[in-house]
Amino acid sequence: MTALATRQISTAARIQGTQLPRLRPVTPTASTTSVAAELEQIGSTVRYHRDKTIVEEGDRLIHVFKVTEGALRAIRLLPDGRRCVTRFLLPGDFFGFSDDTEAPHTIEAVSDVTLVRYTRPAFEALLERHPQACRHFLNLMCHELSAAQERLLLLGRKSALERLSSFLLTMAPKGSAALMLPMNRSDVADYLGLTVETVSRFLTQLRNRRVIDLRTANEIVLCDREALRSISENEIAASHATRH
Amino acid sequence: MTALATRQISTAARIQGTQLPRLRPVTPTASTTSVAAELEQIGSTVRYHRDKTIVEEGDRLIHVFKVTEGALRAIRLLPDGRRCVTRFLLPGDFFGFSDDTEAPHTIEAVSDVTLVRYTRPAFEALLERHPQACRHFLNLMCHELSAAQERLLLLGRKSALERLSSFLLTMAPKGSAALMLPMNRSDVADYLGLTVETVSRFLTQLRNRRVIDLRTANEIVLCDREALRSISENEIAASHATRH
DNA sequence: CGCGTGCTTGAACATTATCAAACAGTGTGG
DNA sequence: CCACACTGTTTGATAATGTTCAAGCACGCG
Repeated sequence: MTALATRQISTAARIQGTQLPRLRPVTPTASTTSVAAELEQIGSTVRYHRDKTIVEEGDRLIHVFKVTEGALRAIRLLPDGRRCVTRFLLPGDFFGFSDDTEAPHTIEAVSDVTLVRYTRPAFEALLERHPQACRHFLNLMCHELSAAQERLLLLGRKSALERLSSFLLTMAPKGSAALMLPMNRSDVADYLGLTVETVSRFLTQLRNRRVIDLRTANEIVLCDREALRSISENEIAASHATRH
Repeated sequence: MTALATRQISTAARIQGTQLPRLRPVTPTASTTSVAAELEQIGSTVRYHRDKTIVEEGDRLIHVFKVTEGALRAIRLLPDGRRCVTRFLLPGDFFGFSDDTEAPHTIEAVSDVTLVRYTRPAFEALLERHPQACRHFLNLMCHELSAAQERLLLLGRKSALERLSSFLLTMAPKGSAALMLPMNRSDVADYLGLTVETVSRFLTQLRNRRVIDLRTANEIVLCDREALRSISENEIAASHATRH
């Protein structure tokens, strides 16, 4: 099992937008590069503008995409219009891959984006031909599932302030303190199961507590990362609870 | 893409607890049965009693399991003790498979359970040897991810009543009106991001509205499935909203 | 029969949503 | 270059939803 990438490594790889899929080193390196080369060959680069809908919920899934530049949102709607941002897609992320033939959510461009597009038959054929590629995507899916489950905890049991703190931490590339959010408050709210007003209120609260700084609405500086982490799991209350 | 199982089919397969993985018909049937036979060979049957912890969060993942009988819960905790039931595991479901080497959540037996246990090296080797098996689990993970994302919508945007209605519908095997919940109110509450009191209150509300009947606390009859479905998405309000 | 556990019910309270208004930043046209 | 409008964000007052705390109930078991 040591061959499997750890969560940290995978996340880092995604954020840096690596071109090569991280395959298990068990198989010879030559074959992994051949997969990458083949992926490149069957894919075509496409560009979309901000707010463009790339896939509509219920659409027949024709393509698999990989994000190269920009950010997208996967959204689901209830009949009365309530909206949920299932996930944000950043460089390195794939979408359009599913066991179903119909798109489970709408995909929209948050900013101008460039994607690599693969036709599903070609993509499927690649998986068929290269077991390591299949294994790689299996790992990707595991990682994705893990992220979704983390968010179940967030949505099910965290307060607004905790959700926001967690969100800022996961969005901030490790190391750098500054953070440019590509999405607006409405997207953040629907991602965290809150309203825009609540998001705004608690952001200003964090600012007043000197934990973050808002240079512009979307440019956030994490002044005290450790405080954020502590707030994101309500550690003050937890320490009281464990004292007896 | 027609070769991929639809969501409906996969769910049905899981509920019936099929032994054979559903593989893409693209590969010869002979080889699929050989995979199933091999899975059987490397697995050993184990039994646990109600409330037994099978995997602890943070443990090194040594085994992959498949549920044969009974129900389990996957739970995650916050430092102050708040609990979230990430998912319930029913016959046919797998767990213990991850891209990480450490368990992302604790797994506990909701009822007495029987599992098939595979060592991870053996399981990995099988994936290595049989590309179709890998492809099959990739589909499984897709399906799982899809279910998790459905729950993100539920936790992020649905009211208590809607959550409960959705829950009852997904727990009820299609066709049969009666439903025996293996888990208690506390598990349901942590699964739906509510408190036991709220779960109880809205169950009685549904009973008073003659939508369900509570024979015992855990034996629920869905009297009006259509009403439940409508309540689960707040269709009354939605129809008003679309009128203008 | 009495105890224990889990479920239900009630009343007060907390958190977040809703509604409404002010504000800031950006682009447009005079 | 400034006034204006437009959109997205912030702030405030009020209301709704679900939680918390507390008590009563029901079922199973010694």
